[in-house]
Amino acid sequence: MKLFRPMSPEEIRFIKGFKVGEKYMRAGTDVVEAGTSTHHVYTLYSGWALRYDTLPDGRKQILSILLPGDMIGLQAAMFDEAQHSVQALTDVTLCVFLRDRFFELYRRQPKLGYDVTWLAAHSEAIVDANLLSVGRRTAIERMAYLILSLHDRLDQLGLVTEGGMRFPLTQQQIGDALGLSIVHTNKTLKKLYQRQAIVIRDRHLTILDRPALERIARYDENAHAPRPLL
Amino acid sequence: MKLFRPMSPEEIRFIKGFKVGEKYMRAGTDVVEAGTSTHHVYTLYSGWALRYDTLPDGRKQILSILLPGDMIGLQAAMFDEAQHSVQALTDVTLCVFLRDRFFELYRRQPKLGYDVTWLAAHSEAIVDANLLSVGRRTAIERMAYLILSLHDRLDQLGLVTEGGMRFPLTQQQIGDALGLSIVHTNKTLKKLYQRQAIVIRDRHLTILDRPALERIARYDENAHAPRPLL
DNA sequence: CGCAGCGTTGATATGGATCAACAGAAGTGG
DNA sequence: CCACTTCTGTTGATCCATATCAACGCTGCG
Repeated sequence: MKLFRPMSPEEIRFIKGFKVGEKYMRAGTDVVEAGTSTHHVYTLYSGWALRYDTLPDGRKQILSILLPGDMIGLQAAMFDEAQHSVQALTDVTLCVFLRDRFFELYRRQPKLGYDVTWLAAHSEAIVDANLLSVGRRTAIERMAYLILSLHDRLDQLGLVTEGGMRFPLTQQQIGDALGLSIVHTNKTLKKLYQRQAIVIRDRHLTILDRPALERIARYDENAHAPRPLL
Repeated sequence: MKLFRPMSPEEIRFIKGFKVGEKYMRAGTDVVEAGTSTHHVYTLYSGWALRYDTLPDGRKQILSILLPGDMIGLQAAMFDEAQHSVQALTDVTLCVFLRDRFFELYRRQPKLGYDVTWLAAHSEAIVDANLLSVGRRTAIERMAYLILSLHDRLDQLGLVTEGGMRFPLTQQQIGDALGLSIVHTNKTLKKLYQRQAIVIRDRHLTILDRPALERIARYDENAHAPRPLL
């Protein structure tokens, strides 16, 4: 399956000119902070990031997990003020674009503007799926779904190897993504170990029994269209 | 706050040419069906619609509630296949656009392409908020949040009057939006009646005690104020 | 008249939260 | 080097928010 749509040399040249630099950030640092505005829009070049929001009393919900190729800060760019935060989960490399020049992209390279809309729609589809999970799946179903969906996204990026996939999430973060307490997250994970469905060791996860996971999660593996590269 | 950005006569002319018609649909009918593809993209001109997804065993989650001005079918247009369904909640009027001509809009009227991205980002922000609610708020908090957010969206559209706002959702649908059972939805609503926070009569809802609702929901616009330096 | 959809309510069951404690690993400062 | 803290994971006990079950009433409608 093709991952990125092919681009014309002109488009590639335009993107190169549009990009103002790269930024390297350490795990745990904030890329975008809710309630603030920024002059930059980013593309996640390598590493993982977390999009999350919190209630005033500190309850936290991870909205989606960002992987290489995902955009960061589009909402902040569109609405002047970020409504949620983005945090580097691992060390991270970002491609940096200037927000002020963002509209230029639509004017000069309409296809790329279209691609941005595609990415926004794709990002929403992921949140949609998470909402279905958190709203209607049980804890173990959510867990299985999370693992499968991450696995398949990473697989499309060529980031799944023999030894499985990188899995840098703490159990606290898994809980915050699934709307569960940390204790219950731990106990739910344990069930998946005991069923020999997965192994986590050394911040790496291997799926041992994919059919079992799919059954648990009610996972419909649906084809994903090739994404634009930005 | 201005609701719509001003458009040039040329843009308006373009949109009129781009639009291929209007469509009226009765409450309860499907506008978009998950797993199918369509040649149309819509704008909701009047009425309410529900975006929802289901698990194979029938559990249902409403992803967002669509109000006048919202787009319908953007994901379906971008990915060839709709990943969720959209149903008319009330009788509905749609503006119909041709999917095949969608890209033309980016080429000929980049500002409008930009606007589509804006709408997509806006739509995602709403789902984000719902996910935070369903993942981390209690039943009564979710209910209060739902009411406040709908109220404020309708207010911006000028659809809130003396008598409050139209409220065509059944309790089943409220439950499906909040990730609750119908019984618990009923009992939670009752609590809001008893606290004299709201009244629902005749498919219309009036907010009696907004501060109470805001307190319950942690509907706090300052949630993301700059935090103390440590 | 009977039926279907919607709302209501009490009784009971349970999934997951909360509380409490502990263990290992990794850093940190003396 | 050790003492100490912090972060992460683990586990058992108990509690509670919400699900499920089971009725019943109302309304509109064919």
